[in-house]
Amino acid sequence: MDSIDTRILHALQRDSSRPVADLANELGLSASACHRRIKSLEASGIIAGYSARLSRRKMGFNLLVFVEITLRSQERSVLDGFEAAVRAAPDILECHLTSGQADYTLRVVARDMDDYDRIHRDCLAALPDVSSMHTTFALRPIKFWQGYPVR
Amino acid sequence: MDSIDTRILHALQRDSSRPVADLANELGLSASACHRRIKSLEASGIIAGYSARLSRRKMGFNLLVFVEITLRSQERSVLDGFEAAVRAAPDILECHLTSGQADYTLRVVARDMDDYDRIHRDCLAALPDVSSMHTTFALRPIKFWQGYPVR
DNA sequence: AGCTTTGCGCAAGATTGTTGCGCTGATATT
DNA sequence: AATATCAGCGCAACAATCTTGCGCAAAGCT
Repeated sequence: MDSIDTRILHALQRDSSRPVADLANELGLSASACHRRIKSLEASGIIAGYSARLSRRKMGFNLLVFVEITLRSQERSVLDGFEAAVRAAPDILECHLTSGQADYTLRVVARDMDDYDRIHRDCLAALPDVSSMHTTFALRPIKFWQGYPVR
Repeated sequence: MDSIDTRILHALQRDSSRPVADLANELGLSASACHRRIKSLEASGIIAGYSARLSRRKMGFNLLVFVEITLRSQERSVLDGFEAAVRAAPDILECHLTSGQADYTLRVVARDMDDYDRIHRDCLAALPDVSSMHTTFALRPIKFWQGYPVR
């Protein structure tokens, strides 16, 4: 992991669709050398995969919501049951066990308030052993996810 | 945007590196038809781009932190100044203006507690007009981001 | 029915990814 | 100091994939 690898990671996080030769010559490297470095980063697992980034707005998801959930108990079986339900719910995009007041922090998107109401009723309120729920709406994106820092 | 487009989006969010021909024949389509659909989704902006997904752990970022920040005032100039500072800070991965107690919610990663201490001092505490800060650590990932739902 | 539009598959050609080979420079070994 | 070993590079050929023009067929419209 030298400074060239770093620059490769930086570039590929931003745009993985451009030809290796392009990237290579931006780095003052031959295409084959660059290609082999990329393959090696993939093999090591640092590059976990490649994805298409979709536009949330163009997809019609106008609402981004963070939901904090506290459970009724901390028994292992309760946590396991809750987590399994979360993983099975397609409307829950992301979930972390967290420190602080709440137990879990979730990320959810919805088309509009009606849609969020549906998700709230059918998905969130259906999760097992929830004691309390705290909802935060994202009003405006200030800075979008653009990958991890790679100095 | 029919059901074929939907399945294309679903597949490309998971893995955008496989040959179009593969995907095409999974969908019972010719490679050229599939290719043209993809290009059209790109042109419409629904597909915003392609990225490499990096492994947070393999990158050495053992800490994932959510930070809620409240500002001293709601004057336009204060908000603007704060937001500009956030955008300029490489350690802040994501930031949203949010409803609720706090004004902003940030996402940050760090290598370890020492590193987080550095970020806290040099980056977060250096943001202008912060009145209060509330930190939440992610203890364990329950569900990872895997793209938007595309029924 | 006739016309237009849309989306398809086929196939050729252009682009990009992939790999064997030999070279060089750095480091280790005697 | 001389030699051996190794990692990483560029070149060039080859393979895989992308891209596009063309003709066809089904669906919508007048």
